[in-house]
Order: sequence, then C-alpha cells, then structure tokens
Amino acid sequence: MARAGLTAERVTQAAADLADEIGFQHMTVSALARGFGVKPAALYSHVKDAQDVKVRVASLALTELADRAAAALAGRAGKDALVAFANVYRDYAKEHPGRYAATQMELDPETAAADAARRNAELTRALLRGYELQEPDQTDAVRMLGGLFHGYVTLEKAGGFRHTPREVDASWSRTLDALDSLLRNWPPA
Amino acid sequence: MARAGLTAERVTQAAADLADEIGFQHMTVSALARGFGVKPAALYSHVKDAQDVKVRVASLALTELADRAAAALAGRAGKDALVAFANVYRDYAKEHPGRYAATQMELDPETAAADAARRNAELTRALLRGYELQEPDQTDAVRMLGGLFHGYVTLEKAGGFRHTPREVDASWSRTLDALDSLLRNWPPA
DNA sequence: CTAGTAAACTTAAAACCTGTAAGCAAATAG
DNA sequence: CTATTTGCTTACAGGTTTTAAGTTTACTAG
Repeated sequence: MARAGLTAERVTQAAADLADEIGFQHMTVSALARGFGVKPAALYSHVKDAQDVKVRVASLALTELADRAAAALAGRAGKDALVAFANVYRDYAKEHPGRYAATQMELDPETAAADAARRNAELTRALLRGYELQEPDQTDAVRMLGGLFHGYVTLEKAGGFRHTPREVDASWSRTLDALDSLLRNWPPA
Repeated sequence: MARAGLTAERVTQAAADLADEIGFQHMTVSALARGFGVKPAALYSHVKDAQDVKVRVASLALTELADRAAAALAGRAGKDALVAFANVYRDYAKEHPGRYAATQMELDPETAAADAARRNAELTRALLRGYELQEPDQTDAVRMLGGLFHGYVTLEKAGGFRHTPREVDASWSRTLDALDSLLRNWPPA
C-alpha cells in the first residue's frame, strides 16, 4: 500500500480544515485518520495524542489571526486601524469557525500556542498607539478590547443576538464607533 | 437493590456540580452514573441523551445567572447597577466554571435554555435604564455589554491575561469605569 | 546492487463512552 | 393480594483513544 505521507503539519492542517467543516468538538483522531485513508494508530507517530492535535490547531489559528491582524494594522492608525483590526477577528471567526473555537482552549503558558496568543495581545497594544493612553490604562484597554472582540464574536456566532431584530452588522459598526470614542476619551483614574 | 431515586432534575444538578468539579467537557453520562451508584443506561429513562444533559445544565446556569443578576439590579441604578451586574457574571464564572462553560453552547431558539438566555439579555436592557439611551443605541449597547462581560471573563479564565503583570482585578475595575463613562457619553450616529 | 536499518503504517487489543433493547425487581394501584 | 407500571440491570452493538507489536516500505551504505 502506498504511504499517506503524514507529518505533524499535514495532520494539523487537516485537523483545522475538518474542525471548520464539522465543528471543533467533533474533530476526532478517528475522523482525521479516515480523511487520510489511514488507520487511527498511524497518527500517533506524528502527534502525541488528541489533546496535542487540538493545541496545534489552536496555535495555527492564533498564528493565522496574528498574521492577518498585523497585515490589517500596516499603514493604518486611529479608528481606521481599530475597525480593520476588529474585523479581522470577526471575519476570521465566520470564515473559520472550527479554528476560531480552538482559540478558546486553555493553553498552558509554556507552549508555542501561548506565544501566538501573546503576539495577538502585542498587536492590540500596537493598535492603541494611535490613541494616547499611558500605562496602566493601556494594559486595561488591551484587555477590554480583547474581551470585547472575543465576546461579541462568540455571542454572535452562538446565536445570542438572534432574538432582537436589529441588524448585527449595524450593532457591530456602532460598537466600534463607541469604542473609538471611548479610547479618545478614556476616563482618568 | 434500593433505588437511586433519579429524576431529570437531580441528574441535571449532579451534572452541573460534576462539570464544576472536573470541567464541562469531561462531564459524561458514565461519570454521572458512577456518582449515583447506578449503571449508565439507567440515566436514559430520565434524560434523552448526553446532549440533552448538557443543554439542561446550560439552562440551569443561565437561569441561576439571571436570578443573581436580577437580585443585583434590585434597588440599584447607574454605575452602581453596572458594577453589581458585571460582577455577577464574573463571580459566577469563577465560582461555577463548569456551569459557566455550559452557557457557551449553541442553543437552538426553541428551547427553555434559549428563554433563559433571553432573560439575561432583558436584564442587561433593564440595567441600561439608568443611562439615557434610545433605540437602536440601546440594543447596540446591550450587545456590546453582553460581549464584553462574556469575553473578558472567558479570556481571564482561560489565562489570556496572565502574561502581563498588571492586576486583573484592577483592569476589570477600570474597564467598568470606562464603560460607565461610555454609556453616559454614547456617541451620536 | 544488495543488505541493513529506520521510518511509516497495520493489526491487535484493552479501556472507556454512547445508546438501545430486553429482562427483572420494586413500588403502586385496584 | 394480584396486576401493572416504573426503575434499574444486563447484554450488547458501535464508536473513540491509545499502546504495543508486527509488517512493509523506503532509504542508506558498503
């Protein structure tokens, strides 16, 4: 029988794609093996276990997100940057629901995945250069933005906004208006 | 053999407690059965399947959250109400991580669980009575608050803020200051 | 070119979880 | 006190995870 040519990278890619298709929760080692036309045990030479696959997908997703965010931020500042940055997260979550779900995993701080998460936080901090925030306000704002983007996108995806007729896109746009306004008028301690 | 006295309610309670102990993901029908000193099959007379148990836990959690939020809102207005309300969600997530994780499930809109989710949104709207927001700004603000609370709490719990020395409590407090300021100065369309 | 070895994959198997169906025992009703 | 419903067990079919051992494929070196 011809070999499938498995590597940790190809398994991770396939896992990410499969998660986008059928949901991160339903992405199993067995399903992955089926996709490669291979027995489940074959994957364990390339990947430690099921948890390892999930962490790798999380790392991949966080890296892709940081890459897109960095590109969006290039040459932009102020509200323009804020909107572009925020839309990267929202669009990514819609385009890659499985990958995005992976980013919600608890990652222990030693891993490459945690590094990728840190890179995203750094980019949020870079975004704030367009606003005149000093420490510790800057850190507070980074956390607020991170939480807001993540939470809004998650609730929207989970259908939490479906019960009100108002267009979700309009609310999103106005939320970004409000955020811009807030960052330009951050209350003093 | 003496009977265990199972009911859907007791199973749901046990499931919620078990989820808080070992994590929502690891809460299985088998583990529940062990807790009751009963064979797994016994549970299927009281509960449709594993998914059903999870949805029931989500519903329970959302109801408990709404109850606490309603109590926190009673007799308070403005920033006082905002802080109390926000802390309900943050404290609940810390106290009941498994239950809180359950609230992140995708709920189809027909169920009792979705009703409980709606009740939470209504309470957020009630909170905004202390600020002078007209529609559609009110709906936009409800969505923003829901997303922010949920996202902040989720990221904090997932360890997303651990890499910066700044106290998470301090950032939370300042985030609420900022939100109060924003709601009092909501930008015009 | 061929023998040896390392890597890739399969087979086999244990342990666990989900869910259905059939059977037995305990509570309840007439 | 019998009859029936209800609650739980047994039995089982099917699926996933993971380890260990065996086989085949591909590479490496003499």
